[in-house]
Formats: sequence, C-alpha cells, structure tokens
Amino acid sequence: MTATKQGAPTLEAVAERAGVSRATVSRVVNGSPKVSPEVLESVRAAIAELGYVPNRAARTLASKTTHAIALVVPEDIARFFGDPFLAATISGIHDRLEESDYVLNLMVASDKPDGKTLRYLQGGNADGAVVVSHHTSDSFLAALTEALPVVFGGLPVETVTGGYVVDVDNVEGGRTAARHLVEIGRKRVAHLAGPQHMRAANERAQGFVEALVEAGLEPGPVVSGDFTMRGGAEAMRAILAADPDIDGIFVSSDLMATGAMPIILSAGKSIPGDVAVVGFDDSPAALTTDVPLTTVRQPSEYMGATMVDIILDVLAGHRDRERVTMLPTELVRRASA
Amino acid sequence: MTATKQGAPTLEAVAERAGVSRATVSRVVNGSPKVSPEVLESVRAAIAELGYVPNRAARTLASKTTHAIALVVPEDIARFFGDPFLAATISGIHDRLEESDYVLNLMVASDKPDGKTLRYLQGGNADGAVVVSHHTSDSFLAALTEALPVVFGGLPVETVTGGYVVDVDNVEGGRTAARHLVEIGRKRVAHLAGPQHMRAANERAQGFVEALVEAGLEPGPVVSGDFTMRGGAEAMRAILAADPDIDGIFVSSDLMATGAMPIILSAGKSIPGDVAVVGFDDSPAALTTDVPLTTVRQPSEYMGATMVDIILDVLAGHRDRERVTMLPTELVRRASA
DNA sequence: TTGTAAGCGTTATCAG
DNA sequence: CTGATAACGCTTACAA
Repeated sequence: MTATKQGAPTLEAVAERAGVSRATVSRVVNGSPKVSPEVLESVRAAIAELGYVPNRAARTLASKTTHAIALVVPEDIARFFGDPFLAATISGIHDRLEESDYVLNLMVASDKPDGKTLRYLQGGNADGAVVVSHHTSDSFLAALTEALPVVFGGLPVETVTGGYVVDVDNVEGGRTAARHLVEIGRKRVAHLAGPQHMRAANERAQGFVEALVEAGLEPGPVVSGDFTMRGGAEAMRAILAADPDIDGIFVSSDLMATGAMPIILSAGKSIPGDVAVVGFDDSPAALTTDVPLTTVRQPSEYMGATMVDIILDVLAGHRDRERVTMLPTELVRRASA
Repeated sequence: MTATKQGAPTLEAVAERAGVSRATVSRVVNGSPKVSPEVLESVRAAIAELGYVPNRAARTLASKTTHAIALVVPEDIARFFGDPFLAATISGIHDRLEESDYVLNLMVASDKPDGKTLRYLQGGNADGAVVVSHHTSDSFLAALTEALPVVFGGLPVETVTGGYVVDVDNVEGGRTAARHLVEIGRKRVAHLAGPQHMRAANERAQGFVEALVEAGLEPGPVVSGDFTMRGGAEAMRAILAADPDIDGIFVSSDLMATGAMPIILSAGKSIPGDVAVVGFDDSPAALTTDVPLTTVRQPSEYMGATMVDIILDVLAGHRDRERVTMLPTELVRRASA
C-alpha cells in the first residue's frame, strides 16, 4: 500500500499526496514556523504514510550543509575503543546527536597533516567535527580548526588556538581525592600518578599535592604508572617499598587501582583499614575490585553530550561562545576510603 | 592564482580552464578509458592547478550511489565499545575500508523495526551495511536486509534469511581447546562455559564435549559464567566444588579465565602443573594473567576486514557469492597449558 | 501562509 | 572520442 517501491519516496511524492507544493513539504520537514496547522497536519500524515525520508545528498547539494558531524578518533582505533572513559564519551556524543538530525561519520586521524581524513573534512564533507584524540599532531589539529568548526574533548591545546574545548577539571579532581583522604583521618598519603607526559595526569597530581599542603600534611611517595592494571601493580610495589607506612593513596585511574589493590592486600594490609584507596574515573573497573572503590568520577558521558551541544550551537551561528568549558568532577564514595 | 576563492572549484571551472566540456572532465575524474591522451593531460593539469575535489553530494545525487557504508552497532554503545573482540573487529572494518574510497557511518541500532537507523538506511543513505550487533531484533534485521546489502558479523541468523554472514567456527574452536588439553595428557577436564543463551558459547561447549568423547574421555564438570571476570571466578569455585581433582579446564573466554585462575591458585593448585588452563579469544586479557594464558584465538580483526571485502564485492555486483563465510580459529600456546 | 522556479555540482544518455 | 542536455531531490529567494 504505502511506499510504491520504486526507490524511496521523494518530496514530490509527499507533496502530491498531501495536495501541496514541494516547498511546503520542505518547510514542514525543516520545521519552518510559517505553516498553517492543517497543512502541517496533512503533510505529516503524508510523510508518515509514505515513509518519506529526506535524501541527504540532495539536501546537502541544495543547502550547502551536510548535516554530518565527524567523530575524529586516534589512529589506533582498537586500543582506543578499549578505553572505557572514551567509550563513555562517545556514547554521550552519539546519544546527544541522535536527538538532532545530524549523522555521525567515523574518521580516524592518520595524524599526518595531509592525510585522507583531513582532506575529506577540508572538502566540506562534514559541518563540524568532534575530536577525542589525545595524541594527534599539532599541525593536523591546527589545519582541522581552520577547515571547519571543531570541539576537542579533554585536550592539551596550549599550541592549538582554534576550536572549542570541553575538559574536566583534573586539578580539582585531584584535590577532591586528597581532601577526602585527609578528612577520613589519613596522615601519610601517597599518590600513584599517571604518565608524566600526560597533562591530565599531571594536573591530578598537582591538585593532590595542593590539597595536602593546604591541610598541613606532607605528601607521601609519588610514583607514576602507565594507566594500565599491570602498571598500577608495579608502581604500587615501588610506593610500598619507598614507604611501608602509608595509610592512604590516591590512584590516578581506576584501572591502575585494580592493579594496585591486590598488591596492598598481599602486603598484609587491609583496605580501607590500613590503607584507604581513592581512584579516578569511576569506570566499570571500580566495581570489579574485591572492596568497591571510592573514586573521583569524571562525567565522561556528559562530556560527550556537551561537546555535541557546543558544536551544534556553533553551527547554529553562535561562534562567539566560550572556547573552553570545564566540567566538574565528583567524589563517589564506596568502601575503599 | 589557483582556486578563485568563492567556494571550491567545480567541474565547470575545470572544464573551462582546460577548454573542454564538463562531460569530458567527468570522464577523466572517473577514469573513463575513452579520453584522448592530450585532453587527459590538459584536464589533469587543470584539476591540479585548481585543486579540484569532486563534490560528494552532487555525485551521490546524480549517480544514486553514496560511497558510504553504515556500521551498525547495538544500542548499548558504551558497553559495546568496552568489548575487546568487537573493538578489534571494528578496527579491521575501518582499516580495510580506509583502503577504499568509501566512508564509514556510525549507526546505532535502536532495535525497534521502525527506528531512525532503519529509516535512514531505507532512505538510501548508505550503499551497504555491516552489522556487528549480537542482540538485535529479528524484524529489524530482516527489514535491513531487504533495504540494502548487509554483512553480519558472527550472528545467530537462523531466522534472518537475507544478508551475508562472517562467523568464526566456534565448534572447531572448542574442539581445538579440548584436544590440546588431551594431548598434553590431561584426563579430567572441565569446562567453564559462557552464557547458555549465547550461540557462540554453546557451540564452543559442543566442540569441547565432542573432542573429549572422541578421545574416549568423560567430560568433567561444565558450569556457565557470564563472560565477565567475576563470573569466571564464581563458576570456577563451583567447578572446584563439584570436582576438586580436575587437571585441566577450557574457559570460554579469556576474560573469564582471568577471573578463574586466581581461584585455582588460591585453592593451592599450580598452573599448569596441577591444572592446565585454555582460554578463548586471545584478547589482551590473556597477557595480563600471572601465568600467560594458552588460548584459542579468534581472528577478530580479520573478521572485520572480511566483512568489508564481502560488502564491497557485493556492491561491485557479485551478489551470487557464498552467503556464509567461516573463519578458522587457532591455538595460541603460552604457559598455562 | 503558500506556490513558482531557479539553481546546487555531478552523472548519464544521446547525438555527432 | 567529445559535447549538449536532461535528470537527481531538495532548498530558497521571490511572488502571490
């Protein structure tokens, strides 16, 4: 009955069916306010009956806008998807975009400034881009921001001046963790930090130290791990070797904490009795530990949603908005501290 | 000099510059053989000088082909990306597609047969689709296969008759694991299976039993876990309780094995001395265990690449090819068995 | 508020 | 081998 096979129904078909012109149908489809209620109603009915879906190519050609947002991810796509924080961020990006009529194009940044991704984007094949890569070359990023509106997710952008940025307040997050440890009475608090070459890791460490100093306490041992479980275990051993008497520790990622906690336990210490542990992320890993992990939550999903809000806002014409948006962290108290 | 600002140069501009018609330029761009050497040369020069890039939308509109492939993933996108097997598959899909001039559109299957994703695809906005969802409604999938060429990755498709399928031979994988255990002299072999409602899990269990029976051995305890670390630990306890004297075990996923192995060790048994362990997947998890895990590898990345090969082949007109492609598994021998 | 008509940049069908 | 000339499906002034 409905769709008369022969390819998808067109605007034309809907117009005929509803007894109006193509232009009117177009207005309805695009939510123009200047359409009378009755016409609106009948056009909608016709659209539903015919199962009409706008042809993206035609629309793009006529309007010079693609209605597509590019999701730019790091080259190393497999490892990338294994990261729960980024997975959640993408989830947020997707869900928010789903509410709009934009489509998400998955692009992998080849890092080289002359790569396929960049050319594609420079060719005007997307209206805007959200990039969640943490290690892409500056020249690539700079070229990108010149080609189209871009929103970066948690990026070290000192050198990239274009684009918008959504980030988490890592310094405050580090402070939150340390303060909590202090509040529950810990006096000798260590820090299992992230890689020293990562900005977020350093900021967390900075906040940690600040809060301790603020409380009149001297920071315990600080050792860096590589944000993996195994790295967390290794660093934990080093910390215990440096000071066996710590009674609290702030670990820069939940994943590292899952590696560190068994080490603490096998050293004959209880959690949180002897050593209180606070993680960072509030990733699923925080719930897999024997004693549920108290951690500082990053609003990863919300971060993705925010990135989309911003890009859509910019595309809507508000190019003068804040360039940097800082999202707050939050302590999630469970059993480990 | 080159591009005359005002938007990107068009076919028209190139034609004028080269002193030929639009049609001729189009032929050159699309590699038509019927173009004289001189003309070819001058058109190429014009293209280079102007920095011409074909407009995708116009091309799609005129040719009725989008040069886009939709990657359809399950609704639960966050959890999805956390799965290393699927992440690797996507990686394979992406990498192979990167070599072609197709673009990847990320779509999330809303599962409802009337969802946005389906309508988008029915609207002809992609030439083909690769779906890696394991739990999507049949009606959705059926509608999908009627709308465009589809390749499924490892799917229970008894009820879906359309589309192409790439899958791993799970039965053979289960056999491989069991045979290895037998070959290294184990006599009392248990199986830590996956969820009973998952086809792949059942097939592995089936292969396991077959190989044991074939070897004249009676299968040891078989207990299901939920494919998580914690689930693996729980099931392991049940198995040990059922039969403390097992000397070998095939675990249906590496992740569950990482949960099971500590249980074995804390029961005072050595690995592989007292109990040999074989996992499944060859995921990164297999390398995080104290004693590196011997496992049955799934060619996850290759699976993605194969899916792309098939969809491109079908789009190239070879619709009469095999509908099901079975990929082999492979034993990766490490220390645990 | 609604309709008319002129494109948008390519491809494709014919002639030549 | 090359060039007109229709489509392709939609948006968008401009009229009505």
